Amino acid sequence: MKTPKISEAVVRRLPVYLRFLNELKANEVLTVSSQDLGQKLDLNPAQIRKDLAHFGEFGRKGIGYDVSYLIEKIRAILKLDRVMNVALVGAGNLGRALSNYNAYLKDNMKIVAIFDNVPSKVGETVNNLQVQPMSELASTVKNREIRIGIITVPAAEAQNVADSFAAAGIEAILNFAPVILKVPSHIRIHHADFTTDLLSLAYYIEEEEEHE
Amino acid sequence: MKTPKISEAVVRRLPVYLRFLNELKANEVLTVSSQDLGQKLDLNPAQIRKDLAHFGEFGRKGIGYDVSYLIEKIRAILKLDRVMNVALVGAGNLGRALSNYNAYLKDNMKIVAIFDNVPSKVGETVNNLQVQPMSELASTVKNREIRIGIITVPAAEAQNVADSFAAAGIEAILNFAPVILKVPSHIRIHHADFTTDLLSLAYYIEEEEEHE
DNA sequence: TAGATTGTTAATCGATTAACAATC
DNA sequence: TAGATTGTTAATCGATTAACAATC
Repeated sequence: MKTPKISEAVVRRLPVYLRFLNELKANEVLTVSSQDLGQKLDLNPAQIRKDLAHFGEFGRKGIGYDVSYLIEKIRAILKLDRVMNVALVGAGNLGRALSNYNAYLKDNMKIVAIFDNVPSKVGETVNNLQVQPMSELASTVKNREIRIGIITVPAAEAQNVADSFAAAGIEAILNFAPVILKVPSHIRIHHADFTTDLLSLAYYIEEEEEHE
Repeated sequence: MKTPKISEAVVRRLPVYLRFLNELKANEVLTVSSQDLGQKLDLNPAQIRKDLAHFGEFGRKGIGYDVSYLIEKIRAILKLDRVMNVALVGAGNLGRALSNYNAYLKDNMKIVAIFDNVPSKVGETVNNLQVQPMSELASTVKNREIRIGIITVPAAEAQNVADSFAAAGIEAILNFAPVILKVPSHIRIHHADFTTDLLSLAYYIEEEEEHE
């Protein structure tokens, strides 16, 4: 309906705005300008105004943005104003780290099931959830109305998990395994690949002898 | 010397190429075309050729790229052909997950020290390393010639850690805490913020009633 | 009113893609 | 030679930034 065609870059900045706005609210700041936001987030103020203007007129000329109001708006845009159940596959270190991250809770993203196909891990308790075998994935996804899946298994198994998610009717996937996964085009997939971030970091380190 | 000015987007794709090339090599594939690469990695072949051409002529017309040769070249570009010591601060779940990730080892990125300022964690062993108190950061960074720092502490403490890294002479930082950190301009910082990825995911999920 | 700041249009900048001569 | 594929130039596309009228 009101989806003109928003670029991915814009959508990815919204959570960043949201996070900082929440911080402002916690500090009882009532109003914020694109200037302020830009300074704190290292972004151009015009860009911030433009990003927000894609979705409506949220600010007031001469004044700025009402913090609480803007939070509400961004949450609605990102569909964080409703509960969104999440399944996680891979109860290793990273999986545990994520499930303990209760930060999502206040944004209504909730990990409600954890799966692993390593027998020794099945039945273990992670963050109050019993690790389930992969054989229960499809039924659990359906019963618990899970719409988002997180993959934290080793690279070699990631495609299989993605396939299982797809078969179970998952609508969006966040993949932490260092592989590019193929999924049906109706499924949204984001690659959260920090090995890429880390490996690209060294490029920017100065040589001993050289100056750039 | 041979630094014309490469865009960040290009540098971030290099580790992706590298990873897949390593996979090809493991499967004893000798040669690969930009066509093949593009298909596997969901990228435009012209883009891949252009990315690589920034750094030299690595391919052969009519044939493609020699897998082993290209691996060597990319590793050299990313400075992964030498050992790069890494310090990690924050021995929580995520910190542990990262230090167990031995994937870096073959790329010569090595976590050689782990720090935390929570007393109960100091002295614990994580992946064969004893967790050290923050008070030892500066001296350890110097003695062990650590050049890269990873931050896996809660958001509220991340800026402090970044400041300590800066004071200790760290040259690049990978930050997992969900905050934008301010560091001196000579320090390279990457934000590996998966909460952003996760929160932006819901945006793309279809409404029940709507079609896009 | 004077100062501040939005929403938006226009200008700029940069990145991606297409196309093709060169050549293996 | 014919087919394949690079390296690179030119064309396109899209995103960022500047500028400013509108207005609180």
